[in-house]
Amino acid sequence: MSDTPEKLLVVAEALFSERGFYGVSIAAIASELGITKQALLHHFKSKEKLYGAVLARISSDFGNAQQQVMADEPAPIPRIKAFVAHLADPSPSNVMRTRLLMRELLDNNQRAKQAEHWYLKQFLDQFVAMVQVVPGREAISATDNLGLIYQWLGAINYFLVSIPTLTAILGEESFEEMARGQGEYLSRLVDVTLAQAHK
Amino acid sequence: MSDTPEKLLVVAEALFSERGFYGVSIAAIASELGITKQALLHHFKSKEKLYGAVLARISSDFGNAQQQVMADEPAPIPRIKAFVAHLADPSPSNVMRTRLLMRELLDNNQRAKQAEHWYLKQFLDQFVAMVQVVPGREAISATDNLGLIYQWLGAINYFLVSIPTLTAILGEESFEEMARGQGEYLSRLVDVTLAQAHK
DNA sequence: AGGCGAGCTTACCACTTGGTAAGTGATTTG
DNA sequence: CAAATCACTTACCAAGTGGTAAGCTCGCCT
Repeated sequence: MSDTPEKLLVVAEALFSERGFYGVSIAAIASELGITKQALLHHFKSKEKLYGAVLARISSDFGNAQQQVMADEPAPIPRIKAFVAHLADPSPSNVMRTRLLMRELLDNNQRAKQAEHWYLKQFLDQFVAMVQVVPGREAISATDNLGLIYQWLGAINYFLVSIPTLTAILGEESFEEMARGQGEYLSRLVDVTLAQAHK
Repeated sequence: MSDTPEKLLVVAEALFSERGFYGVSIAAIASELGITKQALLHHFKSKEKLYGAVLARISSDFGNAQQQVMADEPAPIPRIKAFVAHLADPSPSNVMRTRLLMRELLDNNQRAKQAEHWYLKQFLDQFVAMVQVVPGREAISATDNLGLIYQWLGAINYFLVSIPTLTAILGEESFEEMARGQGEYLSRLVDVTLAQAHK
């Protein structure tokens, strides 16, 4: 047995995240590990398959994190806040994934992508379920709750993806200041939007 | 004189928005207009130059819209709300541009991009200025105000970019319902975040 | 009339792309 | 011990990439 496929997934994730699907060649991914392009094609039959495997891995990790939070935090609102904090974690690895998923969102726009088995459908469904059990929100439609979630996801993901740009604009110190503020903002955003919607 | 360059910009904007810089060949752009790749290269000396021209056009349009709103709406808060509404316009052309700018944000992450003459720096600066004249906000740091703006931009841009995906998930009618709600949410988000921050 | 530049075209180029075919050496399996 | 399987390699390929060079045709200006 070999751990090459796993290594390939790690490298591919980083490169796809950085330059996008079309911006990276399979040769570039393989050479990062010092192997040939054909070795890569041995493990993943095509570039698309490799990309799919990367997405599947992310999707599965997401599912695990979601279950974790469900188990650790029984109360609806703290649970949501914990999950939001997890999603908003500005660690390099999370930023990288967010970037990749944002690219996926952009690319997957009119392609034939049957919504049923789309990688992140499950994630969204479960997120909606988490919101729907908040006291006072049971009666609110799934669509409405999804709208709320989209506001959070927008604020979170857009910020994470903008980190390099913001650092360039603001400089290191000012950016750190803004990042600290962003965490508070986010927490308040959740409170406020949940509160205002069921009053 | 010919209007080919203008047409090229229009077509290039649409294609870059759809598939990204690396996802579109200059030949594909040219053939959309029924001309050869070399005709394109006659007007724009390289693919990068063409892409730059597309960004410059968008940036200039943004500047105009911003000035328009400054002139039309003298009161700080209505002005901001008008501008936010403009940015959040879900018309196909605005969605397309948002998509392109989101890609630009993703691609331009660690490239040498001196923040000074970055295409959207001016846009952000002016936006911050619009917020800073709100009564009770004069004393708040530019960095903090930028954080606020980023929340709005996140909610707006992420939603616009997700429209095709959401339509696929929800179906046409449910999506329309969510889109209506999203406009209200956004307006309230501006109110609430402005209010909570200066209390 | 002649020159000139704008707005193209065809021809070509070196290079990269994703992918196939066929093999090689080591390890596992019947 | 032979056969198969795994994890690769070298060799190759057709198609496409961005870009250069050179030429052609037209309207415009002197």
